[in-house]
Amino acid sequence: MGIKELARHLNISIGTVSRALNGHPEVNAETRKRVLEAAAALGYAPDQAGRSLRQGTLNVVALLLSTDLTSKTDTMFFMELSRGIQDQFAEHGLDLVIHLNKPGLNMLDRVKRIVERRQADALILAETRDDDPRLDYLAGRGFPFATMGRSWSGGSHPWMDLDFDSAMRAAIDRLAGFGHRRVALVTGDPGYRLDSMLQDAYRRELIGHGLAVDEALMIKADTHEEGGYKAMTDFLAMAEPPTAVIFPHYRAVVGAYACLSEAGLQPGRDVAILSCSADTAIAPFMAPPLTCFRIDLYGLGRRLAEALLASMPRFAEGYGGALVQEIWPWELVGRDSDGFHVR
Amino acid sequence: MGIKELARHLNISIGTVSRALNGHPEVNAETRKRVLEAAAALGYAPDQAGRSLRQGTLNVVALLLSTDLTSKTDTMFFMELSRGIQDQFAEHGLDLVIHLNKPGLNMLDRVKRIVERRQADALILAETRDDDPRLDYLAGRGFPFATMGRSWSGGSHPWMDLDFDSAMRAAIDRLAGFGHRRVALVTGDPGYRLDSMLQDAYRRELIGHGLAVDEALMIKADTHEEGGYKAMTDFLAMAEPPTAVIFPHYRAVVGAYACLSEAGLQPGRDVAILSCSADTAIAPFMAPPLTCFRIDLYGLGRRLAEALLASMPRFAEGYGGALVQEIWPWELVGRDSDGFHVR
DNA sequence: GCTATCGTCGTAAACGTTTACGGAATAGAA
DNA sequence: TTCTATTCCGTAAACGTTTACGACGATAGC
Repeated sequence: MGIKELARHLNISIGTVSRALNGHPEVNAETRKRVLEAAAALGYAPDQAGRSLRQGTLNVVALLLSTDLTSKTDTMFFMELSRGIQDQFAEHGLDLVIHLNKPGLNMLDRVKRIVERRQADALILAETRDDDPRLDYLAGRGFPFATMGRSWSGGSHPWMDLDFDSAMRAAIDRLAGFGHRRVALVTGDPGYRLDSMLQDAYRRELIGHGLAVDEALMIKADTHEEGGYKAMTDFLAMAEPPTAVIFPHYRAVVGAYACLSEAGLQPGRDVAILSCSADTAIAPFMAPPLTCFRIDLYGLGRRLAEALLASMPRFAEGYGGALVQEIWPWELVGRDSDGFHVR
Repeated sequence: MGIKELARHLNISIGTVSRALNGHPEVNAETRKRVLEAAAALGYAPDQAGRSLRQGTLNVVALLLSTDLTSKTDTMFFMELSRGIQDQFAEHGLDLVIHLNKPGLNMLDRVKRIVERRQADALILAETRDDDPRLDYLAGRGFPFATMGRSWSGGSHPWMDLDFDSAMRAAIDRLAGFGHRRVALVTGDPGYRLDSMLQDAYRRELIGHGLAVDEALMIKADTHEEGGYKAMTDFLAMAEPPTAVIFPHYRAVVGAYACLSEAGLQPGRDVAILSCSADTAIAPFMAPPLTCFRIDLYGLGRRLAEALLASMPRFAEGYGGALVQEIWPWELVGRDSDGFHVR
């Protein structure tokens, strides 16, 4: 069932068959029809290995996720994102493959392996740290890649990011409007650009709204349920607890809700809870429904793929070839978890 | 940096270099050392395309997930599973790639494409329906594959599944012990083997415990939050609502909790809620904490990979070569969502 | 000293595809 | 008719790797 057999079956040379299948112009319309029909009838499809060996391309883009990420953050986020990415690539015959990286393994080694063994034509990284050596490595080798979330330097590679600045502004705007003056923030490891940006924006917006910045109200915690639970416990133990808490990572909110529930307190009545994370399927079903931010993750994924395509020589012309770096806005979805007035 | 360049750099033939790298015995120890050192120094890694073209193998196993699945069920489940699968395969130099299938596309076509283009050496399917043509296709072509969840016929391919029978027994045992006599069940589409099995086990166990089977208490719903919400709403509207509800799909529980909360009712006090799903990170943080079942998903993933490896000619000898089909037991994790006595 | 064996390595053929190149047939122009 | 341009197609090389085969020298057995 190789191209040779198909050619022999048609009494045509393999060169012509290949040209017919790949849509080259220098082939008779009648011949092309015959070839296509025979290929469909015999279930022929070109072998990936042979093709990629010849033309040095694999038609595969790899998405790197660490299991650390998937165990501590919202997996749905990446599923939706991946769906968008994949659909966009599919339009160009590219497949998306997801590599799950175990936490112990060096992420740089994994990237090196993919590049050196030519396991993918391009790469998408989902989390970048401030001192991430993978970016330098990839840029140095001229390997096409894009990232979800910008890195510290901004960099000269394509990326998509979310507008945490305006989200934080909207969040604090809203909370201040309700009369809150002690607004807390629970972030993850500020080694990640994301959490660092959040902290900066938080400080800036507090000041902008004439509120005091109390460093004790900024807690760093794990971004899952347990972390949120602990953070909330710490807040409640304070002499003067915050009246509102912002959780950028929604899974931490679940822990915070549990903590409050155990203390006989109710989110949205005793403490305002607001999440700067993507609106999840769970959010409207929490008790009370969680105020958070909405974003079109599927569309974001597609756009991220477009940005990467634009940086790949093969596809650049179809996409203008310019460097694409975009910051996507959020849409605040007000619900009941923070909808009350202080005093 | 191909093998040719590496060979030229060492003044050795490429044949010897290849043998040295692949651990063939007929190469001098000293030469092998030189080759390995040079390869590491020059950052050489064999090209995947060339290798797989020659030996007809890709060292890639594909896992097929539908986005339908990921949007309606627990994504964490598959992340954990995938992690185990990947780790097991990694020990043999195999990579796991995850294919996200859009709901519109025919899953069979996707499978055909992967097989015909030789995009993977083996396949793992995560959801099989009763009339699933993919199984016949793969079996007919002799393509190695395994499934998570058994299909109707059982089949002669390797699979892992969960012991829903014993889970249902434990669940109804527990609820009956608390005095419940009207126990409801909310499943997904019984076209899936899983949901069908659940319904069967449910009927059987009710009868086994001397409880009446009321078909009105068996509701089919979407397996996400919205579905659970609707199902619970229907129950509450009944003349004689159930005193306990079993939700095999945990995301539906979130919806049910919300429904109860809005009705001023509390799970674990007014209605017993029990989930036959895997224990999730959220479960202990719900209010009240959810009773469900625990399972070692990572280990299950590893074992599923082992089962597949055992069916692949290349690896069969290392795994005994026998057909592996296993049903894994659950461990009941009793929490507060159902911990009350009726009357 | 001749042959057989062994350890080591080089040579070259394959794997399935794409594509540069050239050739044959046809059509159009003179 | 002859020359040229065009259309279509066949031939063969190339991609990077693995491996069957043979060759070479050294060692051992006789």
